[in-house]
Amino acid sequence: MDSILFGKNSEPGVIAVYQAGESAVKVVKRVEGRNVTERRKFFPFFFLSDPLLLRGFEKQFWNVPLSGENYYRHLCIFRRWGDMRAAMRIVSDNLNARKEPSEIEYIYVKLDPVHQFLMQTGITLFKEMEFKDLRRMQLDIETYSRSGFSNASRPEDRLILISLSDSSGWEYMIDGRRRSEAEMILDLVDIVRDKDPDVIEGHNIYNFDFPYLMRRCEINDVKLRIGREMTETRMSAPRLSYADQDFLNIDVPGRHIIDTYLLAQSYDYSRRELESYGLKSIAKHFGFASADRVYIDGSRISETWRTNPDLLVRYAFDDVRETRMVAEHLSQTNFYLAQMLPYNYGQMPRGSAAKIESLFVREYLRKKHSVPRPQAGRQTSGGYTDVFLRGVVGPIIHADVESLYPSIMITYNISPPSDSLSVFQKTLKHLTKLRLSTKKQMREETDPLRKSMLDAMQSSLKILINSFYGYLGYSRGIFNDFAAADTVTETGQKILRQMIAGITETGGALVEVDTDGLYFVPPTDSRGEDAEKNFVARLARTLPSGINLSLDGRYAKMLSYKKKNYALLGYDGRMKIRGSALISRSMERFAREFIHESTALMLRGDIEGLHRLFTDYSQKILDRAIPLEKMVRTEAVRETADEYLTAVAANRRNRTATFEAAINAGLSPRPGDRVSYYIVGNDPNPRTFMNAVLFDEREESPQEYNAQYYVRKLGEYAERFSEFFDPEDFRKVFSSDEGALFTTSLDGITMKVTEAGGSDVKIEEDDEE
DNA sequence: AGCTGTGGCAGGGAGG
DNA sequence: CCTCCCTGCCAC
Repeated sequence: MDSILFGKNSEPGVIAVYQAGESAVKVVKRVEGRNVTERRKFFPFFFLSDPLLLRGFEKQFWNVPLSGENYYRHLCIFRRWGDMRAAMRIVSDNLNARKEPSEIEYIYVKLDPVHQFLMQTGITLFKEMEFKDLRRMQLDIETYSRSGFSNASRPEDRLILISLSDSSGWEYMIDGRRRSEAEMILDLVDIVRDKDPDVIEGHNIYNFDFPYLMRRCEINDVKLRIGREMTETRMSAPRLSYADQDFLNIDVPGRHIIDTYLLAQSYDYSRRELESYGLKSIAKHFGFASADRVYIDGSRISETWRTNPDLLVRYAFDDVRETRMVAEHLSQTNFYLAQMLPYNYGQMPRGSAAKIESLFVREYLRKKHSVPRPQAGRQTSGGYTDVFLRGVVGPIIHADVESLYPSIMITYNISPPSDSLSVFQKTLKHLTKLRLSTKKQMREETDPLRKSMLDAMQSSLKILINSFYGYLGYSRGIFNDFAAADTVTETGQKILRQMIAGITETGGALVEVDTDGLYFVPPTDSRGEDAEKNFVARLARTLPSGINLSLDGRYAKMLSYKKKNYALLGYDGRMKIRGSALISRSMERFAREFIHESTALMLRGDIEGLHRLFTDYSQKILDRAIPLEKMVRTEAVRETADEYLTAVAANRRNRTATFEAAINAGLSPRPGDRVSYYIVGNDPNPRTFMNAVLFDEREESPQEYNAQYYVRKLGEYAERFSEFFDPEDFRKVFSSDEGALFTTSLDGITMKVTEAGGSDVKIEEDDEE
């Protein structure tokens, strides 16, 4: 089984071909910024599993005479794994059918082999290498502009600093005070060639640094030859789409480009703990920002360059240092994935289905077995979610099943029937075993460097293991199986219901359940840490073997609002808030803070405080005492402005405040862009799309926000809590004292707990801990 | 060009 | 008012 992960035949994305007759192939080339299609002679193929056999031939791949030795040696490297898969299917179908070479189809090659070979070489080098031995270089550019933000196409908006550092601690600044722009770029080329890094890291390097550099190269008529073997950097029009955003595809042959911005996004995808994906914010979050770090607002870079260039130099050094630390922290997982999977390290942040499918296909390739086609259809079931109690309750136990779906697939032997080599189950079991042993090793390891390596490896494996279920329901997966996906979720539902029954029977009170975990109030005779552990252990024993229930957390109080929306108060006084209705990045900051603070007060039963808080916020909004940036709503758009306008014109879509605010301000947002706007005027119920103004922190004298509208919004946010009180009590708590002669009396007001059905209930509580 | 899944909440516009 | 539908964000 090891061969599936680390075997000799695991070289990535490469099929070397034996030529077998002549055919023509379309080659798409980029000429003067446009795609030009050419026809070239090419050859149908068989495969050869080891690309190293082709070393030394790379310069001969093209225009090889069809004679002698070379007749059989041609390399066909695929730009996308999808092409490899298509090739693989054709090859194996033809092998099985014993077709004659002349009948075999051909596929397209999009890049020249030398370039691609260098791209691939890096992977080979990384085999059995440790992260700490990589030569990593960090790059960051600063640019000058007379007006606000710079534009790479304007000749006067030039490069002023290129800061560089590498993993050995070396740092260097190419300073635009002494060099022309062309000289700066040539310096950069020299340094990169001299340092010869395996990896180039930067923050937002795909969308900013590289496109900018490339444009300046064009303007100055120099080449960015920073690839190995003096090759040029390429920026191709086809975009790599990731996390709802489009990216230019940038190739530096022989080196890998790592963008810490993308790493941060994929890190945060499941965790949701980063405030923003800006380098400074991420560095602070991980504790990488040094005490004397220089901060300069993006809009003041040019000004600082004029008035205090040395400060900007310090700032630029700080940027590369932080990039280095962030990359080191977030990139190791991908590095070790690159050793297990047939993907290039630099392009590892991609979908997880593609990752495991590559394992399956590689094994089929190795066994020379043909691969199936995807099944058409849809998965029909998912996880079971329910709320039993609403309000503030406690104490709370959170029990959950460890890796529910992978456990179900292993325990009940669920796999797609189309997988005739049983690779699905074998790989899943193997990875699970490997992860457990890696975790064990990690726990026993004392050397911090090795420990962090083992941690990165086990989290790489976790990513793969968790993808197996999703893959079954993936419409484009070649081994997909919707019935199997349904079996997994339905079995999960059954297990969850079984646990619910177990808890109810023993006198516990369920609050909320979701897919693989339960929040409940333990019975009165099972309170306190040990008793609660025992309670969960007893419950766990009622489950099928292979399904492991564990105590995930204990909490003093829980505020249960709706499905997937709740807050927890730990015994250490820390609070966790979950759910889009209570915490969401699009929500105005004032609203997030209001909900956060009022949730804390409700968890502690502080009714007076709740009333003061509401009164305070109402007054501050009316007085415009809350800064404008806290009234701003921020949403990411998923289409371009043109697509939006077309859809609106065709009545396929309604107008939205987000797009209107951006378009009115002269912007044309692209997918993934976050747009911040606020509402103006004095109508408490305005048509938002007609009253939204783009928020720009650089604006000198922005319009005032619509206080009436935001007071109404405050009321709507408070309304979420109305079910936690009797109606008249709710009105007293969430009313402003303004204009009243006396402060409202809140004596005797308590919060109530309701059953999901509607009736009030009383939970027995105690004051342990 | 490449893309793992379902379930759930809220806000807002359109149209009855 | 209400319902329908779409979008965006989130839990698991």
